[in-house]
Amino acid sequence: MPNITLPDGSRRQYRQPISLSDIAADIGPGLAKAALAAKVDGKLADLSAVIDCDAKVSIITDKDPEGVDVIRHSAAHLLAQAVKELFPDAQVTIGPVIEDGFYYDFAYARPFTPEDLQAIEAKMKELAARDLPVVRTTMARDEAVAFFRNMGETYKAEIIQSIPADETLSLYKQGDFIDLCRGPHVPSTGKLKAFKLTKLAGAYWRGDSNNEMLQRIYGTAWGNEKALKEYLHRIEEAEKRDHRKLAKQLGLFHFQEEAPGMVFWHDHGWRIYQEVENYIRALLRENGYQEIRTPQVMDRSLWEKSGHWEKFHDNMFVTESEKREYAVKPMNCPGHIQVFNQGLKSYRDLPLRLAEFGSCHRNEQSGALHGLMRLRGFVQDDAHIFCTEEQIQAEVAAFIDLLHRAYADFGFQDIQYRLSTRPANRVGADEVWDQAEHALEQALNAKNLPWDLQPGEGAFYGPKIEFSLKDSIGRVWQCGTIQVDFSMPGRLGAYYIAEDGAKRVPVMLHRAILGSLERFIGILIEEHGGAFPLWLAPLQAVVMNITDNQADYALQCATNLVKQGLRAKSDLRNEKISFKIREHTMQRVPYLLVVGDREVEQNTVAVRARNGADLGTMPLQDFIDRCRAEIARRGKITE
RNA sequence: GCCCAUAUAGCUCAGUCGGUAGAGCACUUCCUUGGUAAGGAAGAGGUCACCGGUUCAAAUCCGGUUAUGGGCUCCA
Repeated sequence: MPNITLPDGSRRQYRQPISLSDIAADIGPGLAKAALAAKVDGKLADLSAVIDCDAKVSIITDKDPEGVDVIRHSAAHLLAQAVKELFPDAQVTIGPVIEDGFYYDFAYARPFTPEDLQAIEAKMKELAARDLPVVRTTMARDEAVAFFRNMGETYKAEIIQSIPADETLSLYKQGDFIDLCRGPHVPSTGKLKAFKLTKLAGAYWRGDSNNEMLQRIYGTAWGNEKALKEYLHRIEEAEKRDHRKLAKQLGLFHFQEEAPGMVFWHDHGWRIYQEVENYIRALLRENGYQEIRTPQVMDRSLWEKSGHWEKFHDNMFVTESEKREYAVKPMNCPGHIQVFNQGLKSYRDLPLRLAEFGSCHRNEQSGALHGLMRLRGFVQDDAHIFCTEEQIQAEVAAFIDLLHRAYADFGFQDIQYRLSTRPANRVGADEVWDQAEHALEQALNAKNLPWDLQPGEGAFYGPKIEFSLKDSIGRVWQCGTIQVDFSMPGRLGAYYIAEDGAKRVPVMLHRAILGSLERFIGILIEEHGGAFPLWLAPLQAVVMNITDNQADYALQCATNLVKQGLRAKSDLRNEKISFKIREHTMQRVPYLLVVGDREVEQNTVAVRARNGADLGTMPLQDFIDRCRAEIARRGKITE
């Protein structure tokens, strides 16, 4: 006699076991129609599930995030069903829900074409319109293995084989299509109303590059047509903020075939770069760092000692001269240890913080290159902190504070925190790893930060915290990092004299606030859509005359602005003022100063912001003061 | 590196069935001196990414290479 508690606290009693769909119908016909699945004591279940004991039940619709996920999961099944109908020889593998959508991986003799994609989507729509019931059944594991093997679904059989033998598996059937799945699913395909296949891609079977490549089809699905349209529009708008597109429009930098993965910075891009670099330089100087500079190319022996040669030499640019082999530095740590090793260090010198805007080159796989986000030549705002074990905690904490301050000044709020722990292929004893991982975990918890664990994703010499930001379409990129390293200082002969007179090996913390300056700037461009806050804007103000009469005055104003430290220029072209305003507005110049006869007479400028706001007429000096105050505020401009 | 797609004027893009290329913007010159998002006219501009093949003839068809885009793998 189940006693059901609903989310509003109300209770309903039933004389006999009852299905969740009947409970929904009992609450109301509208809910019954909208119901997709249900939550029973916090666990998701199909509507067909029967409740025979007391439980807390909430009916899930497309208004709930879980409901949309159920839709996406069922859409993945619908995709697989459509593919099997159109291409019976294709084999199904896995099809999970991802952010905003789903994908499904297939094995098939030939690649799917964009035309296939259209046909598959059309077939999905047809199957959805038929409103096929989605029916759950169960099977013992071995029975399921045989079942799928008989159908010729060898990949599915392999997946099931790796599930423990005593487990009972659930299968979902819609029409002739049947798939292994934990569920839950929508009760029938008619519930799937708003979906679209978005792209084709290759993906390795089980995520292993030694395996064959499968064909992945990505799609997006939503509760209703409106939500789908909004999503597609959002993506379209976000793509306009792509840093590669904006770089072309704003003349920031370019790439060319002769230097894949390396940047040709133009004047305006380089001004942003320098502003970012100088910001970090000042921040580090204020916080007890020494800035150094180490060689670009160093002997192979150093990279062998550090362990990089063995692990990464395929990805290093190597060169030979007079029978000696060198590597262009892929990172800065070995160089920094050489600086540490000069002169005898005392425990009194620790923590010693050595920073470098380190220009690194890594021969990344051609397919990994991605605008400014993944390059072969890039610069890290790198630093290594040599310290004692006792100092780790405080240094990590201070670093996180520093990073937060910097990210806030650049206008970032949404930071993702990850703790990456020991990988299979590593150096150093397990006790040392325990200690290092523990130190980082404690630092995150002490700051109350929400973090995800990434087991096995640490560097070969130590665990790390990663600080990641999202680009305009939601891809996550690692920017800042701090890594605890108990190994490399010893390998490269670093030591200090401890209080008791003994030689001891220091701990080394590898850390970067921005990560790669290029990547950070890429994200910065997308975050601001090219409309940089005043302190970062490559050109802060343009003075423009209305007619030739005011040319001298306009030029004078621009010269004055530059003299007082602003990035400004004049636009004296024989064009209408509306034309000049349009051009500089599209270039996202923060302030446009218009001067006509009136302004000349009053010795003022008419100020217009790039969002179109009229800020009035004022003496030039007032405008300069206003800019200085705004630059001092930094952060994100709200316009 | 792997799978798929793409590469035409400075930029954004057309180019049908194979017959040696076209628009808009930008650029140059001239006219216009106009008060807050495009004033007008004329002109110039391309070895159709690169290499090879098929063909009387290739931007177009085929093969290869390079780069770029979307994924996968990798990321010290």
